Amino acid sequence: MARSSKRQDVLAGALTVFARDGYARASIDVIAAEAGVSTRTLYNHFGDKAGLFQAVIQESATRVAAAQLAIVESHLTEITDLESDLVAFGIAWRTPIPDFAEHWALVRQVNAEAGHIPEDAIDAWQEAGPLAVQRAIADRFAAFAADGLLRLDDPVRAALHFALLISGSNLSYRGGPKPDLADTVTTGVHAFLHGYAG
Amino acid sequence: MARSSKRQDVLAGALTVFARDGYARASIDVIAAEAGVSTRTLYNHFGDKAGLFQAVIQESATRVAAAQLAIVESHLTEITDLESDLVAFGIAWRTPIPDFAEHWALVRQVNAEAGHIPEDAIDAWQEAGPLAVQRAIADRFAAFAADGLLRLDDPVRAALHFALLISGSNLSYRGGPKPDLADTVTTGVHAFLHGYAG
DNA sequence: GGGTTAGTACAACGTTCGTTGTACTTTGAG
DNA sequence: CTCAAAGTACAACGAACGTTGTACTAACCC
Repeated sequence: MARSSKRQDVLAGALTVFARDGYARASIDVIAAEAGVSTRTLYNHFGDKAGLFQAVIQESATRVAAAQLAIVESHLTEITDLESDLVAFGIAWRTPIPDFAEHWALVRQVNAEAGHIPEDAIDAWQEAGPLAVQRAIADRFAAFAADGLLRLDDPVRAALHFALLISGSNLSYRGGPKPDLADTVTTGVHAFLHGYAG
Repeated sequence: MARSSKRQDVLAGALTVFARDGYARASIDVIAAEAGVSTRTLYNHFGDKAGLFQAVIQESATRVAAAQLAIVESHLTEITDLESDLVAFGIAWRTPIPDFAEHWALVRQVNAEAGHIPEDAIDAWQEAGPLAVQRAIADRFAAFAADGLLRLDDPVRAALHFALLISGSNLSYRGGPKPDLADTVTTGVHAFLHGYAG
């Protein structure tokens, strides 16, 4: 087994366990077992549980952000019909890459645990993840506005509104029948472009 | 000290501690101290930690939902100018009633912990809280649509979109400089009504 | 091939926590 | 006032957990 891969193994196992159980519930022994690693190497790499957690959220955020930036790049550069292109973008955006499900569960853990995470770590995490993606979308929207495709004052806020509208949000991470993705995105994009005024 | 108030004391203390620390971190002894109650009476009332948690989220959800339903009632019945009335509603909606800050922190805990809470409890919580409020807003929106004030196919989805747009959402529960509430609501309502199409 | 480096297995520690039992005290209704 | 119901103080338990030290083994570089 290659030595340098152990670190990645630990990060992957810790992501799984932290995302599922949260910081407090997650036990070092379970993480080590999930990663196929002894607890001692885990401590040798990351110092303690808090250090491991911060490394995990940072790594997961940058990895997912990179994937999302690629989707922005590939879907929001050449525009033929804005509405259908936004729908295609939204669907690509929200299509659940299976490995990323754990990331979103981890995001919920971070949201809940924010008061127990050092501020530096939260800031770095936001910068590497959500804020970077939000800025990328905002840049594209600003370009669309310059071309007269959109009418907006604050591109960052517009990007936030777009992300919210296609998120569908509520409690869908529970089992149950998941709402139709295409429906959620199509109606979200429609609301984003045209609003509900009568 | 009135006997029947002990139960409410426990619920209030448990809300504070669960909201701040999360289920796993929260300890029974700390909750009992916060409530000014012995651990034994806590167990006598709620059985065990899980039972207490479910009672707390249910009570908090119904209490906040009642307050929100009152705001819907008082702001969305008589409409003079839809946009300004929606702004006023959004501001009243989002104005942080101080006691309710703990509730929203608890919501984040529930979102993170959903996999470790029995499905019945989650369902009951959703029904007593978010879904009831969402339906109330949807009913008002449907009435507005009947009057030609709004143009929509699915009132429930429109209510969700409205709630998302005025939520401002991102990580504002952290300290730092909180974004201007009036700004967030005004722009959110504008996007909700008119969209961003150029 | 030898030696440094990284990884493992394992025991041990101190602490924290949920939970229960028990004997005692307070409270409130009749 | 009386007495049953509710609350308290306190000790005790078993289990789980984070963390460290240590002696041993496997992997890699020259």
